[in-house]
Amino acid sequence: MEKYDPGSIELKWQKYWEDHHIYRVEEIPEKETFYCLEMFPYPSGKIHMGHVRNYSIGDVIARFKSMRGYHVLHPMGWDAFGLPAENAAIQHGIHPAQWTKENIENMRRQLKRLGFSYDWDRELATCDEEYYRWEQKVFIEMMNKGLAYRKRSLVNWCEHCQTVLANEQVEGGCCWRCGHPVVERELEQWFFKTTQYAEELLEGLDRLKGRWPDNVLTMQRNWIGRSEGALIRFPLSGREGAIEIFTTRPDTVYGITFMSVAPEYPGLLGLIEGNSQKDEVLSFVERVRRQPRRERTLEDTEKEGVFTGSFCVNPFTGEEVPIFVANFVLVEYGTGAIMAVPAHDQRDFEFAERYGLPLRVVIQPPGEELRPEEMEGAFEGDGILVNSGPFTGMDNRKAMQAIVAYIEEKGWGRGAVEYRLKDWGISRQRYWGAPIPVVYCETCGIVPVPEEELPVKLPKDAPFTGSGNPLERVEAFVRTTCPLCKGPARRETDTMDTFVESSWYYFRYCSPHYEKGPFSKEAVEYWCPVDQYIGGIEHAVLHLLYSRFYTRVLRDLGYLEIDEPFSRLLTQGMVVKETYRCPVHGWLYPREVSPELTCLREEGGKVCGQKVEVGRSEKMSKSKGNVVDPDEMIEKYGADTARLFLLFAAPPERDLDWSDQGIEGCYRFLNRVWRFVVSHAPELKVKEEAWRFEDLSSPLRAVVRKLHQTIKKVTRNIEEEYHFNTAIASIMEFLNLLYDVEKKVDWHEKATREVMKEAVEGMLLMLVPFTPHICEELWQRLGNEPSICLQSWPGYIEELAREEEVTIVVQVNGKVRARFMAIPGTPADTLEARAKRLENVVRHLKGKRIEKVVVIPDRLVNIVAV
RNA sequence: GCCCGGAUGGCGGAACUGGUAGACGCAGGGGACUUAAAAUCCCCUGGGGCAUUCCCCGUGCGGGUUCGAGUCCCGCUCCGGGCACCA
Repeated sequence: MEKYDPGSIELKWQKYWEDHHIYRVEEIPEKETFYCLEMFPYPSGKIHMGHVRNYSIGDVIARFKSMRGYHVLHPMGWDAFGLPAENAAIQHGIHPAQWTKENIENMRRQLKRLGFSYDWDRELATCDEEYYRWEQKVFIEMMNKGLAYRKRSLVNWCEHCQTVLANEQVEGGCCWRCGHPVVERELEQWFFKTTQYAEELLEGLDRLKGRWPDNVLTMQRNWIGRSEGALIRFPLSGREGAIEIFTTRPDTVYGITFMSVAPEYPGLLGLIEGNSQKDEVLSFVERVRRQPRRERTLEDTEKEGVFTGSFCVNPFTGEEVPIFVANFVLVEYGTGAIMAVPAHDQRDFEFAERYGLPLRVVIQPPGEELRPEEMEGAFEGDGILVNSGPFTGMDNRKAMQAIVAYIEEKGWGRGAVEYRLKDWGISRQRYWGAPIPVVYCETCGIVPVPEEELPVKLPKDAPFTGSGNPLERVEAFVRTTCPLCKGPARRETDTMDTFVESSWYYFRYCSPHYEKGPFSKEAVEYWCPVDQYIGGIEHAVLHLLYSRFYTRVLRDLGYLEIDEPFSRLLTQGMVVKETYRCPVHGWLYPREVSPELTCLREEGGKVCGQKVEVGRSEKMSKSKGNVVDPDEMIEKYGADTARLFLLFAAPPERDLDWSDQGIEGCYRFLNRVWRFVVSHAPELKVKEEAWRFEDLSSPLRAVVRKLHQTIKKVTRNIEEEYHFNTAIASIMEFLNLLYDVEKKVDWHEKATREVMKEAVEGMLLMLVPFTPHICEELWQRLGNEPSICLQSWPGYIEELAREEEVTIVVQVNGKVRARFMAIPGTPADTLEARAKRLENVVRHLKGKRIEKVVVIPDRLVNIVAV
C-alpha cells in the first residue's frame, strides 16, 4: 500500500488551492460574514512555534466557520516597521527596507507551507507608502481636532533603542522590547489624546465581558485606573494663589494636618519665594530629581520631604496647614499636590511619623476607638465621622458625597474623576517608521503637510551609524519649504510608534487596495468588527488598548461607525518546553544531553559528564536552548501533523508543553487515518446511500451512532468552546472504533460499504479544519471532486446519536456498588426495582432499612439505607 | 500588599447544567507478527488489600451544604500572571 507522504501531498494541494483561488473572498451582499483575524507578525525573519500555534487556531476557526456557511474574511499581513530592521542596517549594512522585504518573503513561504486559508490577495505590509500615507492623513485630521498634539514633558527613554517609549511600553522600569532600563528625559513629543476617551474605553469593557478573557479586561481596567473623588482648592496664607489637590477621600478633610507637593510641582517656586527654607527645598528637589524615577517610585523607598515655609488654609476648619515637598508625590497624577491625612492614609502616616507631624482621627471604626498616640498605622477602612464639624456622626461613605456637595456649594472645588491612563506618546527618534507629517516653520510654527503632498516618504538613503536618528542627517528630507509661507522650514524627523500602524490594519484588510482613503467605508461596514481576534496576552494593554482608542478616533473622524474593533478575543498560551542545564556549561540543547541525563559537551577532547538538571518548562528561547524550529517539524512530519499537535496538546488559552513524543503520536494518528482510507478506498467508491438503520448489523449500527455522536461533540467543541483538543480526541475515538469494526463486518456487503463511506467521509470533513491537506488528498482518492474545503460541515441526527442502551449506576449510600444496562427512557420505578435485585446491592442492603431512593433517569439509582 | 487565573495518574490533559473520576494522547509493562529489528496489531496500566468478579483509599489542605461534590459555599497552602507610593 502506498505510504503516507505528507511532503508531496501538501505541496500538491497548496498549489491547487492557490491556482483555484480557493480562499479568495469578495464582498457579496446578503451573505452572513465572519471576520477571523490573528495578530499579524513582525517580520523578524522566521516564524516560531508561537506563530504556528496562533495561526493554526485561527485557521481552524476560519475553516470551520466557512464550512458552516459563513462568508469568511481571513487575511494576513506584516507589522513591518520597527527597530530590528534598523539594527540590522547598523550591524550588517543591509537597508531596513531590503531586510524587511527578504524576511517577509521567507515568512510568507513558511506560512504558505503550513496551508493556512488566507486570502493572500489582501496581504499588506505597514511599511508600504500606500499604507502609511493614510496614517499620515489621519494624523493631520487628529491634529486639527486636537487629538494629536505636541508638548514638552518627561518621557521614558530607552538608551539601548535610542528612542522614547510610551507608558504602556515600559515594563517594570525596563523597555518592553529589549529589557534595558528606561531613563527619563525631557523632550518635545507628539501625543495622542487617549485620555479624552478614558471613560468610553472603560465603559466599553463592560460590553466585552464574556467575550474577552477576564484577565485582559481587568488589566485594561487597571491600566485606565479610574478614581472618583474631588478637586479642592486651599488658599495660600499670606500670599496670592491657592493649592489645588485631588483626593479620593473627601470624607477625611477634617483630618488634614499638612499638605504635600511633588518635587516637580509647577507652583513650587511661588511657594518658597522669599522663605528662609528656599535653599533647603531647592537642594532637596535637585537631589530627588537626580534619583532614577524607578528607584524613587518603589513602594518601599523611604518617604522624605522638606517644609516649604508656606501654609495654606483648610477652608473647612479655617486652620493653617503647613505645605511640604515630598518625594512620594507624583507630579503626573492629579494636580501634583495632595492633602495629607496621616491618621487615614498609610503614606501620609509614614511621612508624619518621620517628621513628627500630628495625627488627627476623623473616622472611628465600628466598635473601636482610635487614639492617635497608640496608632501604629493609618486606619483606611470605613466608619463614623468624628471631629468633622457638621458631618460628625455621619457614615463616611455618605459623608464623601455630602462633603463633595458642600465643597461645590461653597465654591471650594468640585467632584472630579481622575484616570491613571496618560496620553499616548507616539514620537520615536528612529528611521524605520511612518514619518510624522508636519514641518516646523520659523514664522508659521507647526504646520501640517497638505494632503496632496502625502505621503511624506521615508528617504531611501540614510546613514545608519548607530547613533542618533538617521533621518536628522538626511538634508534633502529635513530641509523643506513651509506649505503656508513658502519660506524655509524643517521637517519633523521623528517617526510614529509602530503601534499606530497595528491600530488599524484590520480595517485596511477589508479593502487593501483602496486608493481614496485608508479603507472603503462600505467594505468595513460589511466585514467589521472582527468577529474573532486571536493573539498573545502580551498585548493586553498595548495593541489592544491602542486599537480600541484608534477605532473610536476613526469613528469620530467619520471613517466608520463601530466603537469596538474586536467582538471576541482569544488569548492563546505560550509554547513552552523543558530546559536542560549543566552546572558547568549552563543551558544545553537536547542533543547535548545523554539519555542518562549527563552533559555531553566536549572540552579538550573530554566529555563533561556532569549531571544535567531538568528545568521546568519555559517559553521557547534561543538562549535556553529549548527552541523547536517549525521548518524542521514540517520537514519531518508535514504541516498537518505539526498543526494537529499544536491543537491537540492543550486547550488554546493554556500554555502548551512541547513534546517530541507527543508529535509522534499525532503523526501515528494521521498514518492510521491514511491507512484506513487508502486500504478501503476501492470498497468505499459506492454511489447510493440506501441503507436503513434498523436493517444494519450491530457493528454498523455502532458506527452510525458513533458518527453522529462524534459530529455532535466536535461541532460543540469547536463552535462553542474552542476546545480543539477534545474535538480531536473524539475523532481519534471514532477512528479507533472504525478499526475495531473493520474485521467484524463483511466488506462485500453493500450496506457495509455505504455506511463506511459515510463514516469515513464524515471523519475527513471533521478533520479538514485541523489537517486540510491529508483530507483533501483522501477526499479525492475516494472519488470526490476537490475541494473538500468547500464542502459543508457535516450535520448530525439527534435520533441516530442516541445510545441504544445506557449504563445505570447503582449506588448504596452514595457509593457505586453495581451497574446495569437499560434502554433509554426506562421508567424510574423499573430502574429502582431492577437495581434492588442486583446481587451486590442486596448484599449491601442486608440488615438495613431503606430510607430513600433517588433515581435519575438514564443515569443512576442511589439507595439510601441505614 | 491588591486583583485575576490555576492545582486531577509517571506526563499533556478529559469530565455538559452536582450524578460511573482519569476520555484521548504520551510514556511504561506484557504478548502477536518477524531469522532479527523497525513499523504495525492486541492486552494491561491511579494507589493499596493473596484480587477480572469483592473491598478500602484517591481530584492541593481543613471544614460545610447535599441522597450524592473534581464541580457549590467558607477558611487556608502552594504555583503562575498582572498592578504596585495613582492620594
